[in-house]
Amino acid sequence: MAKTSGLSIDFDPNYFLIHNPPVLNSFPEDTPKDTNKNNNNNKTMFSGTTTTPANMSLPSTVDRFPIKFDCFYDQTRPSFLSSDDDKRKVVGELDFFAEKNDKLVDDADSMHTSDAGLELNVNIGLNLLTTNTSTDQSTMEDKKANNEVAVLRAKLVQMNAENERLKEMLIQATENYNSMKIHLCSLMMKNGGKAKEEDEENKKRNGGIVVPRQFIDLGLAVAADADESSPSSPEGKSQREDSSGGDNKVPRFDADQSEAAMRKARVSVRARSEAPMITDGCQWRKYGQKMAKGNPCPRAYYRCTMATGCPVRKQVQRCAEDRTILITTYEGNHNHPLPPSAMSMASTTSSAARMLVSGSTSSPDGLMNSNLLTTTLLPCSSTMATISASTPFPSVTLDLTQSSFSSPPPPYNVANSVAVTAALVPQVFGQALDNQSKFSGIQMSKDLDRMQQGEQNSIADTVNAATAAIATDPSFAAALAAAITSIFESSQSHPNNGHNSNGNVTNTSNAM
DNA sequence: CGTGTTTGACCAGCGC
DNA sequence: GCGCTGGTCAAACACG
Repeated sequence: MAKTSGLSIDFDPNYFLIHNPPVLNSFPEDTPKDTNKNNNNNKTMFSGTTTTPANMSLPSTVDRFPIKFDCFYDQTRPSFLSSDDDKRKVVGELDFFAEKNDKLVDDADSMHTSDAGLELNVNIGLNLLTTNTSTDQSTMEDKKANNEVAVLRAKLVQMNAENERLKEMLIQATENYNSMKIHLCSLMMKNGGKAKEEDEENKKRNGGIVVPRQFIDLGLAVAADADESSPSSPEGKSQREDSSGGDNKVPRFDADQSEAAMRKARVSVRARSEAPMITDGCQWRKYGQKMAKGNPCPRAYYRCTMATGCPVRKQVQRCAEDRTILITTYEGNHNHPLPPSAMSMASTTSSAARMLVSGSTSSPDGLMNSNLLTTTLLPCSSTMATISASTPFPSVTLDLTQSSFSSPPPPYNVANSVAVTAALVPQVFGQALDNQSKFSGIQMSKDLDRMQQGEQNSIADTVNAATAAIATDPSFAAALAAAITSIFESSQSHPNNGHNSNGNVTNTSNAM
């Protein structure tokens, strides 16, 4: 595994929308400077399957300028590997934005470095030409080359200016994020005791369909206590433990607690599938099955068997309200390498868990960051899924059961570009699902119905907040990177749905 | 025979 | 203390 997995996002939404390019490069094998290579690696995003220009990271015009959302945690290790380093990095989440600024500066420096390399290449070409031509021709070639160099310099100047402009955008997004964060804090303080009533409203709003409140917000844990007995909830016990804390304070953890929380962090994936179990590339051994209270569908318990002693376990259960929805809950971090097909899901879930853990352990700000992200990423939805935390064992839910989001919502800006990109995420799981499985959209959202003013927020504010959240939340970038990676990996290595290259499908599909 | 599944028993945490 | 529930264990069983 390479040491970096930078996530490059084309910042021009018009280009994104019109040309529909694969704007993300999240392949761990590709360093940021290698993104303009036409890599022949099988895991390469664009190799041989798209007409997209290969030099995605080297903009042909100043309108297209890549932004790299490098993950803030240790990229030298798979995100699903448990290590003290990982946790230590997680604790420092709040420093990420400052680091991001540094990263931008670094990128600018690297740009200059590459500039020097570009000049060097040009000079080399001149030497080769002048040795084989006459003096007049050499002069002409020199002039041409000088013109090219001048053009290149002009482009570089423009790119640097664009870089500065984007840095200013980033600063502005940070400010927007901070303001939204404060706003959300105040809202959560106000509405903490109204969760149940809003659950009813939520139910009405969804046409009578109860959206399970499986994961209770940290700040609202007490208020939501009465609702947490969701029949389909795989977190019932944890939530009972959570709610036993008793007060309405936002919990804070030290480093040890964050490590424990990370080990216990859970990521729940809700996917609409007829298959008995989603295929995530791992090998699982069933070790138990229980009838959960209030759910006629049994809950199956699996543990990872790809390595002896791997602590990762998962629970699979169908939703009581909608049995076509498969709820898979992952817990723990793999202690072994995973195949690429498994890497996608593992990275996504691990990153999602890390996002939550970082939010719940570093500070309330971090939690707000996560919630804000999921709230604002898709402003058109409010009840499709839940991403929230329950201490001390946080949980994340990725809801893949919705099928809307077929077109990007206006206005067209960075946040929507990323949102549209996030809409591709279901392909990650869709290709991992059985052929019978049917869903066409992903919407990660936050159960923010208890935010009474949530629907009153303007789209512009929401999008601004989303921009800030996306720009400042490296864990989401990691999750997004993993998801996007899996899309293209799956498209290349799994031309047929539900069939990966390492033959794990049979094992996992039959493991139910 | 090896591997994985099934299923009843067991244990721990929690609420009453 | 007792009962309930979730989670795990392990013997029995199935399958290739």
